[in-house]
Amino acid sequence: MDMKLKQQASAITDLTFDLLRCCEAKEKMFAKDHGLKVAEFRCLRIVEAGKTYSVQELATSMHLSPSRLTRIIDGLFAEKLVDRVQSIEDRRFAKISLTKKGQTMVSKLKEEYADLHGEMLKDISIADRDKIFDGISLMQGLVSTWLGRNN
Amino acid sequence: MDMKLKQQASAITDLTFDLLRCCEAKEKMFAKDHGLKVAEFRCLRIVEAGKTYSVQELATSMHLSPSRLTRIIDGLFAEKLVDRVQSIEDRRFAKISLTKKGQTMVSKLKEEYADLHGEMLKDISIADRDKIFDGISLMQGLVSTWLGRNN
DNA sequence: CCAATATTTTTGCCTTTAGCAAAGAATACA
DNA sequence: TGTATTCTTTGCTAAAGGCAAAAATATTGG
Repeated sequence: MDMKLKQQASAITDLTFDLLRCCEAKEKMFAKDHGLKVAEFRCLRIVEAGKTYSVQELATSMHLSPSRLTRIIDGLFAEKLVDRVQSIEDRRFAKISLTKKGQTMVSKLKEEYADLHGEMLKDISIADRDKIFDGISLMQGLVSTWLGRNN
Repeated sequence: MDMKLKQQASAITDLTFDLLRCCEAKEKMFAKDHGLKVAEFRCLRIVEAGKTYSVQELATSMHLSPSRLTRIIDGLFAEKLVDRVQSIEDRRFAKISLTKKGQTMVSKLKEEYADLHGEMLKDISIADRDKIFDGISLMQGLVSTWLGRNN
């Protein structure tokens, strides 16, 4: 067997595992600091101003079940961060979109979450930042397509 | 302000966010396939055969509270995967270690989890795998020290 | 058109994950 | 000895998440 692959895979396995734990802690801190539940932060982070989404779309892109999403949206709706209207073309569908308040919140979140990462990245070279980008980009692609194949 | 940093930070923010979701889904699948709860898998993955750990040590390295760890260990203990004995030197401490059954399980888990990543990595070049390693390694270091500073 | 089928979301219920605060148990220290 | 400190556990609660059935709507074959 390919020894080199085995060894690289093992090293990458360990690293991503550690990175995952750290990033989860980071997300949790950030959400808490902004008065949001982690699930709410994660949801808000993927909805763009002006667009509308079905429950299913959100569930798929968050890798969660539709029923879970219903509950997350309930929370955001209660805080008046998103609107939820029945689609006119097909009334089975919900159309979820950001309210004005939600848009303000989301742009603040995005800004500050990027700043947080800027803070982490500010002391390393531009080249190293590119290395991070390239590495994570490659990895993200691989995991994503792997998930697609293995449901 | 440093425009380049801002832009790089923003791109890396988005990527790590996506990577996180995918890796969580991956961990969940893997744990389920092996009859483990995600928390149990995560815990088993960091204990090494022959070593002993206090509850606190495990809690710290998993970024969880001691009370949470007590429960996770309860589960592993019930399945006879770990032993839990009172330390003789200082009887406040627990000494947690893998049973024979646990050792077998852990080495199987590590092997198969690395294989899963091998599967993902097998079709890209050695150089690209190194890029992934380097990028994630850098990122992991940054997030880890950032967490250390910001509690 | 109608009955059967399929799709989308919600609801009820349950499990898993997680932390906090108090209690228990042991040690350290004044 | 008594007081404070440290480590773990327990009780309680909240958050996260899925499954299966129900509700609402659309589609389709006869």
